[in-house]
Amino acid sequence: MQQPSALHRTDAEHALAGLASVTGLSAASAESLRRLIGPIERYPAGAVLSSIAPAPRLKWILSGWACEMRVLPDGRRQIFSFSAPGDVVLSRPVNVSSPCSVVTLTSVECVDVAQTLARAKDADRAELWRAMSLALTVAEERRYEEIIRLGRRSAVQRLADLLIELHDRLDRIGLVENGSFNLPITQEHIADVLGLSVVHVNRSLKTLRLKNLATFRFGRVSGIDRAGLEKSREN
Amino acid sequence: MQQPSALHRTDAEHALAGLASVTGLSAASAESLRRLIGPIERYPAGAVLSSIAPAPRLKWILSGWACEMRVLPDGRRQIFSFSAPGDVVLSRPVNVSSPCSVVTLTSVECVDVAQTLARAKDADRAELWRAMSLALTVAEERRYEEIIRLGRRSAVQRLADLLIELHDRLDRIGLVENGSFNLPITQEHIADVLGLSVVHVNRSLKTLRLKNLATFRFGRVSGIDRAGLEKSREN
DNA sequence: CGGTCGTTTGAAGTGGTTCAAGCCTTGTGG
DNA sequence: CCACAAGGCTTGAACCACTTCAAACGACCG
Repeated sequence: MQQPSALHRTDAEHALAGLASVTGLSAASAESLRRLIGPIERYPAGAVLSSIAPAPRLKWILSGWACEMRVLPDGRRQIFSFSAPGDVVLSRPVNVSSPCSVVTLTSVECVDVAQTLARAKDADRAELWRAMSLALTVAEERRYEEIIRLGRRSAVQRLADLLIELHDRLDRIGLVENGSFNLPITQEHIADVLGLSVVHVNRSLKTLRLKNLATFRFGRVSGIDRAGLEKSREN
Repeated sequence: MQQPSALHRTDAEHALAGLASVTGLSAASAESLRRLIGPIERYPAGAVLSSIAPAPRLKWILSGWACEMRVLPDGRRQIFSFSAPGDVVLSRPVNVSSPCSVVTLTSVECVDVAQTLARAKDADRAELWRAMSLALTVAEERRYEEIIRLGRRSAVQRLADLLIELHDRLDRIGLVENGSFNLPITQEHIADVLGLSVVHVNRSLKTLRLKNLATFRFGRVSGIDRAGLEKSREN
């Protein structure tokens, strides 16, 4: 039986693999990071990761999913990105002018980067800090792809693009099996990230399903045909 | 008669005012920066600001306009942002995987930030470097607004939002006079930043013009009704 | 076993695209 | 100084992608 306060071993391994593959972290540094992990912050689904300090804080996600989003005056939402294990997110103090909030989609385990690295040996600290910053930069550069997605692609193309992105990210951290992976979100979340209505997301998913390119159902994507998706992303 | 190699005095003043107002640069630091400016890099309209070094370089724009953009495989463009005097842009080495290139829209005068600050006194350098980095961060955070624009707003709302953004940015650097400012771009550029067709941009501009909210013609925006634009941005 | 939330489908409406043509403005050369 | 070309702006008409509204169905949860 798992102890409630112990981190599930495999969770941290996925996160470590992801950070290492994105940032080129050396095996030695990854190993020291694994031993440094803690204290683990746990959030339930639907929680806001907000920095209590006036300055933003970096958080490294060990398990679970989160998203960056903003609620508009009229109650609609725009989701900016999804964050998975191994990703670094910028948790900001809550205030009106904040560009976005980080909200958990499932229960989430993460660590505060500054706090964790503070206990590292000097030799490790610089390298680990570099890796964490780079991971954040990589996530930020995905925003260019997202703007192209919203500005220049049709509904089916946006969906194909999103599924490819998520597939590749999760594949890198070993969370894809046989072209299937868990994606614990609803069609409404997909609508909010792609700037579409839920109804149309549903219809576009059906299109992909009928073409045997991918199936999304009940929080799981299966039957991914990556090459086929790439084709229908472009036209 | 103006010497070809001399910087037009007022240009640098606008850029300095912009940097100071965005980053809270002290008057003393702004003054030292003004004396440090140089050597000035000049680009004709349509040039690509690419870093020769393998690493990206920060450039500080003194005069002229540029944009961050990417050309898609099918030849269409997505423009990510417009950059005006006082803005800091990240000039990247040209290669396939680069998220975007910086392209000039007019002739542009700028300086390399690292090169310019290298000649600063130690006391100034840290403060000036902080300001330049902050200016870049502010520009990057505008991307959240842009995603909302593309994901959740109609054509007229996008246009209103864009005009408000540009008005406020140019107002801060003293380039707005009587609700008018120069915007040396074509309707096609507007289409490419808003993810619309040129034809529809034209019709939406007409809508704003008929409502007396703003007029864009031949590279100049006039008759801005900021409050009115803000209303039509939201519904 | 009923309630709630998510998914699916249909039908009607609308906002934006595309294609095509004409016009206006600016720059160039005779 | 005028003629002409080229690029940008403007408008109309037809088409299509996506939205909205409405209703039914399915899965999961107490």
